[in-house]
Amino acid sequence: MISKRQELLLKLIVEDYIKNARPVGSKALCNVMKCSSATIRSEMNSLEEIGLLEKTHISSGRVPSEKGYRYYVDNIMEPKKLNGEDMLKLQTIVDNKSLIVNDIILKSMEIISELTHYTTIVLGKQSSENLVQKIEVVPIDENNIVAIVVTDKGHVEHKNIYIPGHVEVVEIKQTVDLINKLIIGTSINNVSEVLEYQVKPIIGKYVKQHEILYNAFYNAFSDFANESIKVNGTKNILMQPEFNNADKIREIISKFEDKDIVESIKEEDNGINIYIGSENNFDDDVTIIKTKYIVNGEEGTIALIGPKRMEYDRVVTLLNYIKENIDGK
Amino acid sequence: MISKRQELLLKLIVEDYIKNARPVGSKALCNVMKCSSATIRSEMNSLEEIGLLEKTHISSGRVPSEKGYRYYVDNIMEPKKLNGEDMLKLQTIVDNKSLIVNDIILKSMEIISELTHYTTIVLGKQSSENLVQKIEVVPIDENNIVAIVVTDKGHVEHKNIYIPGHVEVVEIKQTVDLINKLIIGTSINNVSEVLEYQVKPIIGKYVKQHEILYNAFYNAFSDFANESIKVNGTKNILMQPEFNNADKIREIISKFEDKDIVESIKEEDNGINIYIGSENNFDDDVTIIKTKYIVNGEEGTIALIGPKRMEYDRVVTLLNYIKENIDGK
DNA sequence: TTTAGCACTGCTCTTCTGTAAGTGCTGAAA
DNA sequence: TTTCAGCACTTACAGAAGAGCAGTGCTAAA
Repeated sequence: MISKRQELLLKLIVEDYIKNARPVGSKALCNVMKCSSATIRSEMNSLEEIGLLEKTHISSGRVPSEKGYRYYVDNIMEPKKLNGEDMLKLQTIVDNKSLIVNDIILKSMEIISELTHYTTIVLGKQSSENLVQKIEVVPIDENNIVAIVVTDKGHVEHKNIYIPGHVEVVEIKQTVDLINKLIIGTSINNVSEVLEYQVKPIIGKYVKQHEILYNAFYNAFSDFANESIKVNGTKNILMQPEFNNADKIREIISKFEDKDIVESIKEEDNGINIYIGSENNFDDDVTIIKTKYIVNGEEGTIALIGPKRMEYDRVVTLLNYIKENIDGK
Repeated sequence: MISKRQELLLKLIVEDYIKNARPVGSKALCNVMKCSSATIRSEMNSLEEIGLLEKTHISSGRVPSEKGYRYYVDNIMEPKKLNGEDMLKLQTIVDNKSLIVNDIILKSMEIISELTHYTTIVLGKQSSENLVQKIEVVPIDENNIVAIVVTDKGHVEHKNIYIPGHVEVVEIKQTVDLINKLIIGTSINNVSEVLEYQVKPIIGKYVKQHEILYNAFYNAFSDFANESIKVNGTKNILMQPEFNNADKIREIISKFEDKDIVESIKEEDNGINIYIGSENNFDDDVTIIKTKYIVNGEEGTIALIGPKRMEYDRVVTLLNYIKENIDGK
């Protein structure tokens, strides 16, 4: 348990360091703390012993440790009101009727990246609850048709289907009608099952060149993974003074370019969660704040990546704002 | 005009520097040049006077100048045969029947980025020659429908349309039928014109709630820019030793994140063109090799960005291979 | 025209030095 | 018991000085 004064000291150090990125010395805090630098030094010492503060070298000022940030986030930080400018920029996106929710999320996170100078990530994944609403087919030429699948939530997928050999347009139409009849209402990842166990057994009755057509459609519809990754403002986090060396920057860039690593940022929990340094699996030198969303048949994660020295209160408020505004839709 | 021996010297220096990224000294070339280092030094001096070589400081070895690379590329470099491994990896992509050409281009450039450790870019733009083949509409709920446009080349675009107030499904269907009748065969960037001058005047006759519907469709179809940008392997170029400082890396990353700058890489010429250092507008420290392609109603640029110290012959061969394989499709 | 030999130059790495910022400790005052 | 002025001490950082190295230009002889 730490004293009120120690808590104040920790708060001041964390906030000073977040702002200036330089170890905080005892003298700088005399005025606010209303005591001499020696007293502050001795308090700093206590906080260091508990593990909330660190030194960069034996005679340096203090820097919050991971545990220090954690304590700050859990016990000291106060919810911040959204500032006017942030609010304004986000509201124009959030209230835009002609954007689908999905685009609202993407755009908002773009804006947040600009506002905060951190990196933002949106991981989207079509939910397994999405149901097929309709399949449309448009012939392009002799051997190619475009198949389009629309789900009940308004997602659209399309695939080019290559059909070897000559097939009558009527045949294609019959196939599509048949598929449509059997497949509407199927969840998106059961499509290939329905094709195999319901369409395949009877397609021979209605369609002459059923083998070619069945195979073509089966291939086209067999994968609807449709995972999306959007990373905004990679450069932002690299501009931070803690990433002031070429190799560290390269390391981070490489991680952002690795799909698997970025995908692993996915959050399973519904709250707004903060992972400081080694608490996240991405990089020990960053903090990730993220939350899961489920919206309109799409389930995903919005995340924000910055230095551990992050404006925690502001970021949490911003993410909260987005979350509140999309969860209702 | 430079002598045969000078040309050989330049060739050796360029190729050595491309390989090792270190200024080339006179001693290192004695064996191949079959003369003493003093002779080589005097020849180097001549080449420096013409501006084909440079020193990094007064007593350093020589480095090719931009003009030196240019001379190498124009007069010395010989076409390289595709090596077995490169060939193999590309062929599996290029020959894959079930990929549409567009995906072949994207995939190939991804592979090339990995093979060469440079950065590749694909800029695509739907050609103005693309004609509307069909418009489909799928209702989602009371106030939302999905409109899908398919072009004669098999491109698919879709938009969510928000319809304020209550509108009968029949009305929507009539509108779509009307639009379909008038719009098929229109080039993609004339769609809004056709809507305004042909659909608008007569829609009132057939559709009751024509104002709401017309506006909704007009908004949805007014922009089909559909430009695509794909950047592969940003990290690759940053790993090169010439980009060994944080600020230079940040500069390059920022450029890659700026859509306008990346778009300006677009190439108008049909050949495979090489822009060394200040010859390109992207960054004086890189070389860009690029070419325009027109394929299947899409027109675009494939580009490769690396250090000026680039394996020119290999890259040209690789791009050539891609170009030859997509141009026929 | 070529080349051995030599003086010279600038880069790089290490060592050293002074300065600034900040600490811990001590003993006295409150 | 807490606070604090004063002091010795530590480290980072920047600049200067020196040694070693790689490579050059020039000269005079072959």
